[in-house]
Amino acid sequence: MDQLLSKISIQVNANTYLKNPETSALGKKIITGSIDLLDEIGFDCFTFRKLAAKIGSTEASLYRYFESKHKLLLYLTSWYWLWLEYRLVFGLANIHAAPDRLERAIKIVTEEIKEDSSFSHINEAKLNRIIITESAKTYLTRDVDQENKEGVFLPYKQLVGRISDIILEINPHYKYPHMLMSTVIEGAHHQRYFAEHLPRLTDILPGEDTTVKFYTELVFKAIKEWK
Amino acid sequence: MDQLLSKISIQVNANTYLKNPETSALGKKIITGSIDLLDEIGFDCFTFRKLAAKIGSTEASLYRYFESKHKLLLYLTSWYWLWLEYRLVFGLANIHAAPDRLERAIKIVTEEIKEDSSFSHINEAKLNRIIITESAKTYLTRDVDQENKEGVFLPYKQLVGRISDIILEINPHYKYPHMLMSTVIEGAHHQRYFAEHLPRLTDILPGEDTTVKFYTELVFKAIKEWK
DNA sequence: GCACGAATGATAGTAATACTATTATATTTG
DNA sequence: CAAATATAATAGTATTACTATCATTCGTGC
Repeated sequence: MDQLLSKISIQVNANTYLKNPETSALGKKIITGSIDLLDEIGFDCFTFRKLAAKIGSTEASLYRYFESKHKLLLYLTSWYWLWLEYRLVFGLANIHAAPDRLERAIKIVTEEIKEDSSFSHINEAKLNRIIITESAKTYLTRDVDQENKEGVFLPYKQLVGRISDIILEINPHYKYPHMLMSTVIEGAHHQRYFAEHLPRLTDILPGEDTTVKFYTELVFKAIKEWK
Repeated sequence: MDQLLSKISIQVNANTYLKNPETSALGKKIITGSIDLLDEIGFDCFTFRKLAAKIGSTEASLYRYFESKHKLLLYLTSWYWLWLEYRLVFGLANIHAAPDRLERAIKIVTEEIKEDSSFSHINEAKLNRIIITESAKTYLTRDVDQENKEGVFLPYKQLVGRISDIILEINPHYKYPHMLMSTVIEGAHHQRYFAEHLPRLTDILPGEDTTVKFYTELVFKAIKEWK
């Protein structure tokens, strides 16, 4: 990506952190270190003690940035959704035909992220894998409602909203654009996870990106007007 | 349901438990008690200590039935999938037209369970709510592959397989029946959760069952042949 | 070059969790 | 009624998820 882009930073909702990790060297080490560690051992085995050891800091220091490992995961997922939205807006710039826009949008939210962009200190390929496995754990908790009030899920809702709008451009009578898009986004995560661990729940073929193809077809068929 | 049905019991994979909870009074109390407690406080806050207190037993006794709270959740979700499959087979008996069968199948796996059947000591309405919020946590762990080898996810795969077969009856050329059905089943859970906690991710309306309608439409449109 | 405040490190401590172990007491079964 | 088995009572351990305190280092303004 462009040099300019390394000057642009994603501003995550301040309710996810105590001290913005973007503002210090330690903060950035926490973020890159946590992405590495989460990718290695998963959220359930992840502890601040292990992270501190990995980045050569201490538990107490990490707690000055994030209230809990749950809030850190919230930060990372928020960052991810904002990053995706950014890629979406960029990827749709100057594309005018709505079906074209929709097709590109679906690709962006369902494809596997393989390349680490030079966009930031964050490794998006690793983060993508973390999101696939762990993102649902951000909202499947007792605190959803409270955290939702604090706005931490806005980036996700906004992304869904943005693509829903394209759907309504194509078919203003379609009644379930949000359901459809949240089904697609969550579904794409599940399918990639299943392909790796529970393949009998998918039909993913080696080679071409079956997930993108499947969900693209699914959406276009779903929103087509009949009769 | 019929009187006969209380004589039929669902046999869950023995790899989920140390001692079959169906075989004793305490075992049954563990199951009913854990369903109540999980429904009240959620899996993350759930502990064997709290469950023991609730049912008037001790931690050590519970550990003789289940290795961990994770295994207990596995037991409950396995039971649930087997119960759904049973309802499916029953619900499709004597229905011959494949589209009819498919429509009923989708309803069975996506509808909200509101009534506790007299089928067993298990409250299916509560269990359904638990499944919606917690079932993904059974496989989003580091141990999936090992547990998968032990066959604990077979009931889920079988259910998906069974409905996929109906899809292939209707359209033998449809390439993604498993993806479609796992997307539908997981999606229906998410949509019900979103409706309650993150409504901007859905389009669920009060009254009619939007979830069943949405996924029924989605499937029939997806598998329809074109040209 | 030094004083100041802020950030970080080092260390310790707590309550809760997820178990395991041991022994005592019921309960079932042969 | 004895033996075997299941359960209860109690205690203990390692780890987790934090909180608290104090020392040290660092950058900045003067």
